[in-house]
Amino acid sequence: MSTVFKALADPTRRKVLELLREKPMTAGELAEHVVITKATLSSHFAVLKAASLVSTVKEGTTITYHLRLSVLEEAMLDFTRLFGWTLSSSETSEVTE
Amino acid sequence: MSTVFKALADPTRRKVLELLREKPMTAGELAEHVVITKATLSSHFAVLKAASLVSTVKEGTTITYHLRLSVLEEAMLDFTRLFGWTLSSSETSEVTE
DNA sequence: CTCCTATTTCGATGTTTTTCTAAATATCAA
DNA sequence: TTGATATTTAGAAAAACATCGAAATAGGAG
Repeated sequence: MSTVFKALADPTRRKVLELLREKPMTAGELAEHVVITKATLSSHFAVLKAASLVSTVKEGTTITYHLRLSVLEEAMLDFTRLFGWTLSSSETSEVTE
Repeated sequence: MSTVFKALADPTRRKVLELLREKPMTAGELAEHVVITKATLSSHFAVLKAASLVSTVKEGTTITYHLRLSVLEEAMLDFTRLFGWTLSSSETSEVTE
């Protein structure tokens, strides 16, 4: 849980997660949306990966990042429960993966 | 939002918030529940205060910490909304403050 | 094989965080 | 005022983080 919150503590990383919410994207595509070097972004990816918030798929020369929505949701669920809150997904339909 | 998540990234700080959820407590009382020095705990308080997650009330020689539930809830609300989730409070009754 | 593109790793540097002990501050009681 | 208690601040050292430019790795094209 600490690793998830630590990952969420950085604006760039939150932005990456938001972008990935729309669709999986390559490191290069993601880089076009932020104002830091690719090297720096790459280390942010490592933090997100350490928190299991994203997964990667290598396709030839590119690496595509996928959001692990369930991991994020689980962490939020666990935490919000501690405070007597209820978290519900509006769009629960893709169990296809 | 970053300050809130940063505050939540530490287990000791999350524990403090959970304890305060039950009732306001003094620094000394909180210290009885964790295994670090009071000085260290005090700096954790500073982080929580910087995130506006707690407020303090001085009563003579003691300082009582109060959870600012609304601030925490607001941050969670803002964040979870980004992912299409809905957060609802089961116990919403204290608007007294 | 050589070159180009995509991405990560390396090495350096500066900042922030965590934690401790010791000292300072403030309040209350005698 | 002196002493005891509650809490924070100061100062220091170690670890973690953020960031960059440059170099390394790996695939595909020619």
